[in-house]
Amino acid sequence: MGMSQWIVSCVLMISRRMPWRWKRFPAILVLDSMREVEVGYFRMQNDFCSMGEEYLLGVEFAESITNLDYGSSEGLQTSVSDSPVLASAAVTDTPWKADLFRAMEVPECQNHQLNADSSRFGEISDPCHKSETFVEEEEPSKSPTSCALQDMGKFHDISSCSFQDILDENDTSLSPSVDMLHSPKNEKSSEFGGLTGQTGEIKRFLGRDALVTTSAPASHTNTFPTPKRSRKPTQRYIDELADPLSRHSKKRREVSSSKSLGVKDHKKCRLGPRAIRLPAEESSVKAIQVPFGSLVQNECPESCAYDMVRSSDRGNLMTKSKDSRISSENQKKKDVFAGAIHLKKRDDSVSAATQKKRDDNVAAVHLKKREDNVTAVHIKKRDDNITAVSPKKPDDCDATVRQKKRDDYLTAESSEEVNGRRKHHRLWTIAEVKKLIDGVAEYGVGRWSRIKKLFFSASAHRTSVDLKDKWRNLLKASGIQSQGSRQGEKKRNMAWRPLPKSILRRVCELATIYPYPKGRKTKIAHIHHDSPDRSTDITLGDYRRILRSINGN
DNA sequence: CTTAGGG
DNA sequence: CCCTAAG
Repeated sequence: MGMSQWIVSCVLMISRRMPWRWKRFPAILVLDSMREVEVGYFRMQNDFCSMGEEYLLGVEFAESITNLDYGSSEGLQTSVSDSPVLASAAVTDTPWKADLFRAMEVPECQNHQLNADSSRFGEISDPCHKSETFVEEEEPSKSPTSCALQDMGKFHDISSCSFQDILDENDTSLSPSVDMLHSPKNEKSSEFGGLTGQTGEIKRFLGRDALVTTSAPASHTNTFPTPKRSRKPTQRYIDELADPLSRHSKKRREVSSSKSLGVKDHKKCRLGPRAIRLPAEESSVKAIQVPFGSLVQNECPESCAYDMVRSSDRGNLMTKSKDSRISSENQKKKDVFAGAIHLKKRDDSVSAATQKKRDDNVAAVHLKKREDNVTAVHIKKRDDNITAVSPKKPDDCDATVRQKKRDDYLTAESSEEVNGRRKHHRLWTIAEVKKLIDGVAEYGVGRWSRIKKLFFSASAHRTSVDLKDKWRNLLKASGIQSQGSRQGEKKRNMAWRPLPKSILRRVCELATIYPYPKGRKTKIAHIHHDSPDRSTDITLGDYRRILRSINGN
């Protein structure tokens, strides 16, 4: 409770007192703060399901912050005042808040380091009024703040500086609040399994600062396990933060428009490595592992061994979908980074089986046409924010709510994609197999495009090549293929036992009628004349179907 | 573009 | 499933 309000107050204060700082105030920090706001707010709720509107309000706030032009502090204030949550925060009178506002009334003060810092960014360095309250901080070598600064020297991320600014302003009066902020954050960090690097990093700053500056232990501080400090972000993550593009831009999978939309020159659309500084908020969003506890797994035999990979896939999917809603330019930029994060996360997911991992990497590097279908799907940005920002450990109802909401915006295809498929792999349903068999019965083998058009028009995926491949697999599965060593084939057949007998049988029948590789044209006429002999081999229904196909053609 | 076949 | 060669 204190945390969200504290953040809000900080934002307010920044916007009022240091509007210029938004220029160099990394968006990542803003969004992270927003996430904290949300997280803090979540904790206030007893029933996670009942948050409904307020939940959205929080997100809207985050959105408005995100959309905020960095130079504008006005929009921020507007959004702040518009949000009931925040308004309540402003009205509620709590001791810590009093401290906060007292701190805000103190004339702005910065030490020399920060001044140098701001001038380094070519900004207008605001006049440094020194308050007697902060005189002691003048001494750089001894002041706790400078200690913290030195400590953070290894983080070149400017967010550290900016955040430090906030802390500087409040650090005496805000210490208790910082402590409050500190502990829950640690909790959250462990929940995220250390994957939320960005948050963790800032968290570290807070924790460090709190440790250094907090001389007067507040009573409630003891209720939280302070020693449980958040995990140090990996060097790799830090590197990626410093240069998110150079490392992964080449690996990144390009996102182009859907193949079904008629874009066929996707290979020419490959984006070169772009040296564009990405909006940092994207990183914070994408760095979060998105849990989906209650997703229905229709026909996904793959077990939880790949849950990590899949969930990261989902995250990527969602962010991409969200991006598709923004301007294409932005989309490209952000997608670059999405790919980067995606790759990183996958690399970190040690639990994935090696084979699958390899597939994923390969898939991520290549441009897959089919995947582009997903990109065309539009999702409400708000939904994405909710999903990506919401804390881990979603209750079942929480996930259900989100799933429901997303279903409103996802097409059947992509929702199926989310839960049933790994990467560009869509499992063949029994119904599809039946349709395929019917199609083959109708048109024979080889006319896959026609079969696709007539039997699979509903499903945009399943190209004619897919049909052919599936038929080939069916033949293999039904053991018709013969020719090879029977023993080996039999053994291999055991792998895909789940195929229904009826389907297997029909495949066998059709295979005898239409030998896959070639040469069935003559057979058809042949069958027609020799049907009495053949009828012993095939069922009546098959025979009728064959006749029908013949007549139809 | 479609088909066939290999990976 | 993906890619590519061939018609």
